[in-house]
Amino acid sequence: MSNQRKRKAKIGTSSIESEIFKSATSFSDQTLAQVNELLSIWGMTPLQYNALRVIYVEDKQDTGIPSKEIGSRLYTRVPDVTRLLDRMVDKGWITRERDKINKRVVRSRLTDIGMELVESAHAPLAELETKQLDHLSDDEKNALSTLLNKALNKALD
Amino acid sequence: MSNQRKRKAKIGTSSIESEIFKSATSFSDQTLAQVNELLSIWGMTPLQYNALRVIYVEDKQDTGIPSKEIGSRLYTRVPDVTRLLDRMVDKGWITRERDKINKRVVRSRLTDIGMELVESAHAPLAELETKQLDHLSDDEKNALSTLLNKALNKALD
DNA sequence: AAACAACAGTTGTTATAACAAGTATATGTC
DNA sequence: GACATATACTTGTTATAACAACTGTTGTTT
Repeated sequence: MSNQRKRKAKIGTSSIESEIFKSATSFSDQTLAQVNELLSIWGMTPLQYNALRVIYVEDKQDTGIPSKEIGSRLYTRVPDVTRLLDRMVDKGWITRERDKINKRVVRSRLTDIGMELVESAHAPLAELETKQLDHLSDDEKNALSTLLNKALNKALD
Repeated sequence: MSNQRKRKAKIGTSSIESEIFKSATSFSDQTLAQVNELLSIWGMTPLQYNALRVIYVEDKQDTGIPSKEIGSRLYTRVPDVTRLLDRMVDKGWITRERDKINKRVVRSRLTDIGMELVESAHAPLAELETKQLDHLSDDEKNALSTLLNKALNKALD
């Protein structure tokens, strides 16, 4: 008489693996929301900040960093680095130039503004991250870091 | 003589907290990519699957689940549940109806197709998750789950 | 050195996420 | 019982993510 289909029994009790994914995702999502809010002070998104930071850290010789390397060092997949960098050029944070030797490559460098942005945001971000985890002991943080890295290495196989 | 600004020394060495965020984000991003690939077989996105699963699990009485509750049970922030559900109505996976008593509330229920989708995808997803972590011992998985939850609770304060 | 494959970026398109403002209903207060 | 406030959802708009096809350059093979 009812049009209600019977739901299978097994769905609903979630495995330890599911719990781990759910927690890791929630954790990174919640933290990202706070990082996003903080970075909005400077008009940056987390992705833009990360790209700036990659260039800042890697481009010691001020020769510029290829788009592909920037993409590979961001810790989420980014299918469209070109337009991510386009917007950062428009904002005056980076400059781009074709590599003279390998003309396929485009190298990005920070402008003074871009450099200042990375330096301004760094300490507040570090503080936010520390605060987020200040209820964990050093042992717990080390254990968590180790376990996440172990989990991650398989994910990247 | 060079127009190169001096980069501050401190940036580049990352704290244990940064490492944790980076690993957690990479881990969930990589896993999500695989989940996305798997779910694309049925034409679902991870977010859509999660919404379907929420309704499947919560709507025991087939009275429908309010949009707000669906949103709150998804483990990422979703600012636009209405249109997420719109698309699922269009695809024939759910139906929506205004609550008779509280007319502000809209309740979503699974169609037979929606129910079949959840049931079809569940086992392959569980298998994927298990495989992703099969190089961790039970103790490690339990420890990871516990630590992530502890980290998460602060993030949600 | 011509042909083919690989590589690094670019561009076009569509769908979705994010943010903000708006609408209808319900609840609380005086 | 009018009025302010809160709630649940909707709608409008803009920016970005995702996917695929394409261009120009370099490397490899014969």
